[in-house]
This record gives sequence, C-alpha cells and structure tokens, in this order.
Amino acid sequence: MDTNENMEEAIEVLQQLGLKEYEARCFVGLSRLHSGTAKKLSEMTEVPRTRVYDAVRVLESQGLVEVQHSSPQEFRAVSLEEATETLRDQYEARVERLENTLGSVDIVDEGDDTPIQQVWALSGQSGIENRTDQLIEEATDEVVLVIGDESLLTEDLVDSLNEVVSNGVTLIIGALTESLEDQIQTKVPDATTFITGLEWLRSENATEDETAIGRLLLIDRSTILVSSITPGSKEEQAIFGEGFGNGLVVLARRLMAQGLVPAHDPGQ
Amino acid sequence: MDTNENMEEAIEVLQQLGLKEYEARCFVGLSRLHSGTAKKLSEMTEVPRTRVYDAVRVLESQGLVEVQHSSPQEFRAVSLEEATETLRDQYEARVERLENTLGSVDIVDEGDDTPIQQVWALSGQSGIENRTDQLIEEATDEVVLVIGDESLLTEDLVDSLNEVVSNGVTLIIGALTESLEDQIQTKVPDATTFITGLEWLRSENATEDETAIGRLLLIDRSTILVSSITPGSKEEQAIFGEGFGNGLVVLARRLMAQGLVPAHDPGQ
DNA sequence: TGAGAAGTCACCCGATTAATCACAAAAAGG
DNA sequence: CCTTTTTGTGATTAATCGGGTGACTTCTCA
Repeated sequence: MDTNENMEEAIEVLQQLGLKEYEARCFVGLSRLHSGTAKKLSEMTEVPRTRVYDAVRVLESQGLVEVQHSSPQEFRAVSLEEATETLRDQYEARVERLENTLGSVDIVDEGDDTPIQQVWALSGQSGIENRTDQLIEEATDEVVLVIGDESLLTEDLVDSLNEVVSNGVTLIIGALTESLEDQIQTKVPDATTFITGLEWLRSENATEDETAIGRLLLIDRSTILVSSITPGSKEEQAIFGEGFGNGLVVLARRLMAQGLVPAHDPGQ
Repeated sequence: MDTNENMEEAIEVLQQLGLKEYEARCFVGLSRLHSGTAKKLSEMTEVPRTRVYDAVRVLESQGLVEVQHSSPQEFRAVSLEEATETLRDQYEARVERLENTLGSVDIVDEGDDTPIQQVWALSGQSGIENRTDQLIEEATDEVVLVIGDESLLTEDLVDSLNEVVSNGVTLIIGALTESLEDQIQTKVPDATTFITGLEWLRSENATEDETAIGRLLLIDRSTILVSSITPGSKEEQAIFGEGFGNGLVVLARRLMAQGLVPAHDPGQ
C-alpha cells in the first residue's frame, strides 16, 4: 500500500545487499518504470543526473538493469524475479567460494590450554538458531527445550527436533502459552510438552528492565544454551556452556530439578 | 594445500560478503585456532591488537564468533558449516524482504513511448543466465540455442529446456565441439543438435582481438540474445532484442538461413 | 547555426575505516 | 605488597570511499 515507505525500505535492503545508495535508488526507480532516461530517473530518485550513468553502469554489470545504447540512452530494470534470482546466485557463489577456501586452510591450533569452565557468548538471531539446531542434532539422550516466543519455532528447528526424536532421544519441550504448546504438539508429536511461566526468572531480578527469555536448551544434561531478547532492539543474545561439570550447566540442572520442568524425574 | 593463498582469498570473499577487512582477517584467523586471545590473533592476522576487540565484537553480533568474557577474554569462530548457514540465512532474509517491499511498490510508468527498435545490453554471468532461462520458458514455438562454452550448460538451463520441450516447442541446439554435443544429447534428449564452427563470426572480423562467443538464443524467431565472453576478464556481455521486425532479430534470421543451422527449413 | 539536452570528467567534502597512540585496569610474579 | 607486564578502552590521525556539484564536450533538433 504505502509505496513511499516500501521504496525507502527497498533502498535500504538493497544497500545491505551490497549496493551503494545511488545504485539502490536507481534500481528502485527503474523498477517503477518500464524504461526511463537519465533525466527522468534523476528527477524521480533524487540522484544527481550526472551520477545516474555511473550507478546504472554498475547495475548493468551486475545483471540488474539493461541499457539501450541510443541517444538518449534508455535504462530498464530486469524483472523482480530475475533480480532476486541473480542476487541469490551471486551470493551463493560467494558462500561456496568461502566454503572451499576456508575449508582447506590448515588449522594451526596452538593448543590453547584452558580445559576449564567455559561459558561462551554469541548473539544474532540466525547464528543462535543455527547453533540451537546443531546442538539438538548432536543429542544422544535427552533434549530439554523451552521456547519463549512463537517466532522461534522455525521450520529448521522442527526438522531438527523430529530428526533427533526418531533416534530415540527423549524430547521435553516447554512453551509460554497454550497456543504455542498446541503448535508444538502438532508439529513435533513425539515430544512431551508443558507450560512454564517465567516466575523463576522474574523472582530473581524483578527490578531489572524487562528482558524477555528467548530459548533455553539443555542437551544430555551437559550442554546448555540460554538466550534472551532485548525488547527494544529485538537483538537476541545467548550464552552457551559445555561439560557436565560446567557451572552454568550445573545451575541449569538445579533449576530444572526445582520445578522449571514440572514433575519430570531426572533419569540419573 | 596452499593455505596462505586460500586465506587471502577467504578474506577477500568475506569482504564481498559485507565484512570489513579487520573483521574478515579476524574471522579467518580464528578459523585456524580452536580458540585464541586478542594478542595471539593480532600476531597471526596482522590486525592491530587494540582493534581486534572491535572487529570480534562485530563478528559476534553477526553470529560468526563466540566470546568468552574472561580475562584475558577468548574468542573462537563458529564452525564453517554454522558460519555459511548463518550467512545464507541472513542473505535470504534480505532478499525476501526485497521481494516484499519492491513487489508492492506501484508502477508509475510514464508511458515512455518508443515502441520502436530496441536493443538492450546487459552483462554479468548470472544475470544473463537468468534471462536466458526465462526467455526459453516463455517460448511457444521454437527455441534455437547455440552454446559456446561447456560451462554455460548449467543445471537450470537444462531444466528450462526440458520443461519447454515438453510443451511441444521445437528445440534446436548447437554446440562447438562434439563432446559438448554429446552432453547436450544426453541431458536434453528431445532436442535436435548440431555442430557449428564459428566461421561466420570469424570471417567478419578476423583482425579483431578474440572475443569468444558465449550463447546465441533465438526464441520463436522474434526474440534474440547473443552474448560474448571477453577472454581476459571472463566477463560475459550480452545484447538482447525483441520483436519480429527488430533489426537484430532480422539479422539473426538471415544468419540462420545462410547456414548457421545447417539444413534446417524455416517453417514459415 | 544556435540553444538546449545528453553524456563525460574532474573535483570537493564529509563520512567511514584503517592505523597509531595514550592511558587505566587488571593479572602476574617476585 | 609493590613492580612489571599484559589487557582492554578510548581518543586521535591518516587514508580511502562515496555522496554531491559544476565545468565542459558532444549530440539533437528546431
């Protein structure tokens, strides 16, 4: 509906995808025209006319616009489908190149000692999600998962859960709301589900500013990942610990025993 | 094998993927270590020690490294699989956002007249490839395709060809070498294939520097795309014309009649 | 042929980023 | 307990890049 706002957002996204501001503006401008000249484009996008030429040339070299070498020359954008497909191809090629090159560098590993307590921090939605999935897939006995927000129940996560449950791993999944619990039960039928309030969290720091819980993951009672989502920036942050003796892990086991997971008997 | 060279390339690719130089160097450095401190990283990557902290912080926020908040703090990179998956996710999210926003901007289309002869130029490997595939899929009667290099016979292209041939479109595909012709026949069994030398091209400009022919595509005798690959830069460039009366298209039909496609009788 | 439009260049300036330095806080080690 | 080294933060400088503007040549068309 709001064309103007969408244009601004499209320009922003294109810049995140690697285009310069002028290039992004020109591409969005051309997307609204069947074809246009430098002058028209300049008026419509507020890119200086004399710079339209550079910008379009770059876009052309990336396969995003076509140029008609007449006078005045005309430009037009490729279809949205072609554009997105091209962008995907380019990025995929780069990621594959990264896999090849980084995959074949030798690890020097100056044997950094410290086999001790380690608690690692990582942040970023997708990074944490991947780590979550991977940890689940590596489980051999038990997975305890508490999901704090509906949006975190992604397709990949469901796949990982169903894969691991078919290997005989016990799955215990907690949700914050009934509707979320229902969703989980239909998508992961073999899991034991329950509902947890966050009282155990809130009671600790009632005065702090509200940081919502994201995920809580305990693998085989020896690896833990806890994430929170800051309300403002929507950024997700996680901490992550390994090892049965790890302080964080011990804490988590304690927590569980005290009723985070209601009526669940520790097998050992 | 050549770890050093691969590292340099990995750093380059990471920068293309949006990281800054220091960030890229640090990530590659950490990929060679199970874990490391700022000092060690600095020595190994030639990033100023005091800048390592910033770089790593950015990497952490992108989900590419983990940080242990001890003293001295330790950093470690996520696994290559996690890293590439995260990068893919991020990019895919952006492209989808682009589809949504750009898809819902209104087209103003100040009815740029010029219903006349139009010849458009576009360049870039993937862009041209997507255009090729799309044109093929839109064909209703006949597709004539000449492939100049083995690498251009991609999976997507083969899919498009097989899809369109199942709709009753005549497929005529030319190759430069016998081995390429064989490949085509096995991958696209329903196509009529032949071998073309480039005499018709070479005879025209024997003195010019060698620009290799990439593709030649004629759709329903009314749309043409010709691409060339400059030997040095490996960049592909194409021109593209539509309309039965288009000069370029007429030229192409002429060319065909004169024997580019041997013994093929124009149906009309 | 003359006026205006189209296209190319070269330049400026502000923002970002690479690179260095100064300094406080924190281990380490006698 | 004090000294020395290491670690981390912040400010500062230098160089690069990208946005922004204008001069100038070429082309089109009346």
